[in-house]
This record gives sequence, C-alpha cells and structure tokens, in this order.
Amino acid sequence: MDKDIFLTNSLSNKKEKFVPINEKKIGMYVCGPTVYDDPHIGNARPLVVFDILFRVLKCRYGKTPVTYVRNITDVDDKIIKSAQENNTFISDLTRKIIKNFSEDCKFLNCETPSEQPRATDHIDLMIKMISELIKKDFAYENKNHVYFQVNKFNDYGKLSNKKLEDLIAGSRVEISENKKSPEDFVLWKPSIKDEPFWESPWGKGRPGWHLECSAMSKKFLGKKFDIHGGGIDLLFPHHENEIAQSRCANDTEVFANYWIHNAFITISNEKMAKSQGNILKIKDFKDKISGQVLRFALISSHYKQPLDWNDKLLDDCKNTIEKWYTVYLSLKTPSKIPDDILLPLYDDLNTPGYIANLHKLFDKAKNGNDNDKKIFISACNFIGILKETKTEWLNFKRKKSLMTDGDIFKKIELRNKARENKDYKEADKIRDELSNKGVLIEDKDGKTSWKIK
RNA sequence: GGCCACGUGGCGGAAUGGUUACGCAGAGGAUUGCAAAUCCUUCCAUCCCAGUUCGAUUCUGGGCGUGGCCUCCA
Repeated sequence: MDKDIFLTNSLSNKKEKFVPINEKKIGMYVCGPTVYDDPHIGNARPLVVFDILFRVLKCRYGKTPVTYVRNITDVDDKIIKSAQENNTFISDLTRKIIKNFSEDCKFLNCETPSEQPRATDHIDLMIKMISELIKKDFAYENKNHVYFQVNKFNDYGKLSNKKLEDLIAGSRVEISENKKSPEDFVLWKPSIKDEPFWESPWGKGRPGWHLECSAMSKKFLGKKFDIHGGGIDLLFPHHENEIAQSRCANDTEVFANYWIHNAFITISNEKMAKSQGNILKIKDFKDKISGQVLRFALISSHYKQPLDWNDKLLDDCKNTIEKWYTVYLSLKTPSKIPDDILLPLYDDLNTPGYIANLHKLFDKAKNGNDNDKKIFISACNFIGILKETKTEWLNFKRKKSLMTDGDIFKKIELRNKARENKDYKEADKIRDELSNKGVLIEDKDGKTSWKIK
C-alpha cells in the first residue's frame, strides 16, 4: 500500500508524516540488548514493535530498500558485574546471552534485522570517533578518561526537552573531579584489574556506553538516517548523548529524522524492576505458552501507552488465537490485504486498531469462502500471528496434556456408553475427570470430540 | 523541584467537532440429557469545572487524579 505512514516523533512530540531521506534507501536503527542477562518481556516489547514497523516500511517501500540495524552491546559495566557475580568469563556470558536473545527473537516470530552488529567488533570506529571529537574540541582527555563536553553542543536537550540548567540544578548527574562540568559524559574510560580493555591513544580502556550506537549507525546507515528507535527510558541520556556525539563528530545538522520510543510494561500495575523482583523472562514462558500469544499480548495496546501484563491479558489473547485457528488454512502465497484494513498500522502503528480489523476479517472468513479465509490469514501473518500451522498450534498444547490419546479415547467411549444407558451421573463424572486433566469434551451432531484446554 | 504522558462502559482498548470501534465479561434466546462449543439478540462509558462552537468525549484554560523521565533500565 502506498499511502503515507505517520509516526510519533519524540523530537517534536507530535505525530508526523514519515518522509524518508531517500525512498530507495530507508534506514532504521534500534537499540538492541546489552547482553548481561536473559531478555525479559520488557525487552520483548521494542523487539516486536520495531519488527512490525520494519514490516510496515517494507510493505510501503519494498523489501530491498529498508535496512534495519539492531545492535548488540557486548561491552558494558553491567556485563562485567554480571560475569563477576556469576563467576564466569565475560566472553562466555555474552555468548550465552546472545544465543538466548536470538532464540527469544525467533520464539516471538520477529524477523531477523538486516544487520546485528556487535560493539566489540567496532571499537576501532569508536576510537576514531573519539579522536575526531577531541580534534574538533567537543571532547577532552583527563587522566586516561575522555569526556564529551556537553555545553559545546547547543542543541543538547532538544530531544528529551531538558534544559542544561535544570539538569545541573537537579544535580543527580555523576559528579567527578575529572570532569569540567558535571553533565559531561564519558566517551572512554580506563580499565582496571582484569576488566576487558583495548589499546587507545588514551591508554588501555573501553568505550563509554553511548558510543557504540553512534559508531555503528554511521557504519551501516550513514551520518544521517531516517528512524532511530528504542525504549522510552533510552530517550535520556542515551539518545540525547548519541545525538550530541554523532552530530559533532559528523558535522551534521541531523542525526536521525524520526525518534520512536515505546512505553514500558508493568506487572499487575507495578513497575517491572529487579528491585521489585517481578522480572518476567521470555524463556520462562516457552513451555507454557506459544510465542505468538506473547507477541499478540505485546501489541494489544498502542506502543506509546504503558502495557499492563497480567494473566487475563494472556488468557484473552490465547482464546482469541484459539478461535482464529478455526478458520485456518495454509497459504501458498499471501493474499493482498485491503488498504482499509492495513490503514491503522500506517497511522502510527495502531496495532489495537489493526486487531479490531482482524476481528472483522475473521467474522467474514467464518461465514465466507476460502478467499475470505486467505485474506484473514494473510492479515494475521502480516503482524506475525498464525504463522504456525494449526497442527503445530495443537501439538504445542498437546504437549502440556497429562493423558495419551488412547486414554482419552477410552474415557470418551465409557462416557458415551453411560450416556446411552442414560446414566448421566456417571457420564458427567467422566467429563469432570477429563476436564481436570485439561481435556475438554464437546458433543456435537451426535459425535463427541475433545480438545486440550 | 523541572519536564512529559495519560484519565473512555464491569475489564482491556481504539477513534472522533455531530451517529462513540473492537475484544472479554454480563443478560436473553436457539441448540444440548446437562454442559461445552457455536449462532442470534442485547445492556453498559468518554474524571470535574469553565470557555470557544449551532453542537465537545474530541479544541482551549483551570482543577483533581494516575503514571513516567530527570540515576542503571526496554
């Protein structure tokens, strides 16, 4: 569909029409994981949200022009700390978490980004960028540290709508004797003891947190690109600092044109945080629930709204998908999704609006012909739902059952004999028994069928 | 303290200057030995106050409330 796409841009805090720099070369950079711990459902939200934006962009501009870069930050204080706590080598930790991360992405039906660069593969580019910043007098060295001097960059605070005075007045910024000013942030710092290090003009050390995104976005997307995304918490200071570094190093007026931020997930209305002890990891769901249910739950509210995670949400999502599978048929080629159905996604990724349209398509498919069904399935597939076959879906549920098919069959036979003898008490007893084991009985048109709850 | 977002029926959740989606739950009915499933029908909402307007839930201002960011965080 070639209608306009609209996105809420954090730079203006308004919904804007998306106008790419070059329609034939669209660039999107999304902040990926810092690999110090297994991904949780909070991490899953941007994964799914930007996966859908990736699909929408490809739908509008074609597959080849869209480049989606999602970095992996594999050098960071949190990683060092986590490795120490777990008594493991940093490389073993990051390797393991990266593997888990990529499995979780698959579980959530996310498409693979065009590029997934790692910070540790790009230290040379970061060093180059720091040198550039020092040369241009935006950064200074002091005692093997290099800092970005924030007050040299006039547009600092524009993205997060913060005034420099307020930041300093709040004085919650890290004070350090090495800094000229408390709001300055570190570009390079020395490594002590057995911390990982790289050789640099400022001694053995490692890069500051924000630098990898500046260096790697430049490598893969250029000095200027279209979309930069991530969780709302990254707005400040991470993205603000990225803008400062990149624009000063690259002599540009623009870093990314559109900044997209997704809101947080809460657990039963409480913030999900380690201190609350309510972190839900993605892998904890794997045995219980299909990835597409998780995915569906994650897009059940608009990405700018906080999303509350609870059992009812998952139940509702599971039941909806269960219902939708009743009209499932496998597709050789996807059908064209009608423009008016697709429209909500073009309007700032309105996934709940799109889901409402799916319900309407379902109603049509239910009473309609194969073509209606194909359109419905295609529309589901577009957002990564109903990708697994009906058999796969049923098998997943089957695995959770405590009974074998033979056992169930025998019980049903017994029950039907009891029903023939009008011994309904016995029949109902057997039905309850099965129900307690997760097997649901349905008598329809004189036949008895069963399914896993 | 500074900045920002949000407040829609029992719940979740869109949209909109005039008739307020969609899902779940509820009610009634069909069906059933009873259920389940399915189908049909149906009830229920825009935080408060003022302003603009022929008309506001939607725009503006004020109030109240909730949440977020300002420090690691998706």
